[in-house]
Amino acid sequence: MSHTIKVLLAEDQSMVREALAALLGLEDDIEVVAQVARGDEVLAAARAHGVDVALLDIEMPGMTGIEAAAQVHKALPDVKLVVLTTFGRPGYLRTAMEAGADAFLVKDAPAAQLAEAVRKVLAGERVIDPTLAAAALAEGANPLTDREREVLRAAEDGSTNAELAAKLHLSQGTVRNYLSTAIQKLAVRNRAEAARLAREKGWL
Amino acid sequence: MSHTIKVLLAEDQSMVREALAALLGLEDDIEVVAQVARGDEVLAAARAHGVDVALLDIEMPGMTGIEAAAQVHKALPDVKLVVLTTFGRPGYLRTAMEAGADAFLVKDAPAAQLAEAVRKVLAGERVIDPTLAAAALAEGANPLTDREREVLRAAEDGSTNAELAAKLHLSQGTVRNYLSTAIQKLAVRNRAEAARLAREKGWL
DNA sequence: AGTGCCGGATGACAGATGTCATACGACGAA
DNA sequence: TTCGTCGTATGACATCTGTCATCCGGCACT
Repeated sequence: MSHTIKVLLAEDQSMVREALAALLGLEDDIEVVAQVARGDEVLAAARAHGVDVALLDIEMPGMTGIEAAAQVHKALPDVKLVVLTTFGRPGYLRTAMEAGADAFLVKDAPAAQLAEAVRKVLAGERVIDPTLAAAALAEGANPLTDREREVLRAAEDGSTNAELAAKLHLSQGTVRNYLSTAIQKLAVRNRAEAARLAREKGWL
Repeated sequence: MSHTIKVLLAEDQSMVREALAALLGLEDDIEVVAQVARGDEVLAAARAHGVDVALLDIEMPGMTGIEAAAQVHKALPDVKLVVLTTFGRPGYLRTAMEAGADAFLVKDAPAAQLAEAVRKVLAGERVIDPTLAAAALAEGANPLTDREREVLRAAEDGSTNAELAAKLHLSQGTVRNYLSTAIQKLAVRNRAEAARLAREKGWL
């Protein structure tokens, strides 16, 4: 090994973040040179520390790990990207790969896979759970249009049609139409089920 | 120190669990002697390994960390209990304390607090984030009756009144009444908002 | 014995939600 | 150029949801 691998760790829960750092710290060839708790701090930190690999949680304040991955991929194309998440939503996998991620790990995989993934992506390999990859392919693409997604996302918290219309600068009827088509496309019976299902599939 | 502190770690996401184990492993006086990924395995493991402290995540399959804490507290009253969770829901804090927990930590607290909490509970202290404690007291008790809670919980996924009625062996009208009173008690405008709010406060 | 709350139920009503047909302009593919 | 799709909108209609008044039996507290 010519030099240690410099890793950036992005995860909002400090206990988990520092625990992962401790875990990676046990590896001789890996060094965690930077830690951030927000998605919108990833790019600057990656640049400042000249990291080799960025390890990104998806759920973060400021910006999701996937958005951060896209930023880094564009600005620093040599930095390898590992996306780490709680949920194996196939939809997440798809968008993460489109954002330029080199690896996609779920947090309930064994911890040993983490260091292994770091080494593999640096060697130019891609690391994806085969089960998840199959699920992502089987599931097919997001059937919702941009607007349908937007409206459904806004409706998740229980807002009424009137509120949604105001928030999105649409007429109430249009809001109802979008929700109605979304409900039909997802083959469910109301907006709450539609939101649940779409969220679960990573389509929101 | 007469002997090392024997710790049981219960957390379903293996990567996080093993990372926390690595973190605690860095402490000279602490030894992680058992790890489980399910709430319903906690008691047996605690008994088998004669642990001093059990570190329990709340969200786990099989049984929540709080339910597991209650079990252990009853069966092995000398075992100290640390409840660890993603969300600082004051409602969780309340029920955790009622279940006999000695410490309540949120995962976005600094990692150093974890080892510190383990030592403190063993010394007979209780460890609670003061901000959370204040919030729990300010918030007051759960205003919902048992049935209202049950119906609201069942309604979360978008089930219709008819489905809820069938599932809970009630009439449709009764379901509507419970949801209606819950909505009023929580001062919101529909079941979705009610579910969101109650969930957030740890009242479900 | 009376008061009040909880679980359970009914019926009536207003308002919100979901469906459907229909329309128009913009745009991209054939 | 024509066809299909998307975004946007309206109106009519059926159904679902939320509110309210009212009722009953059980139970706890005074």
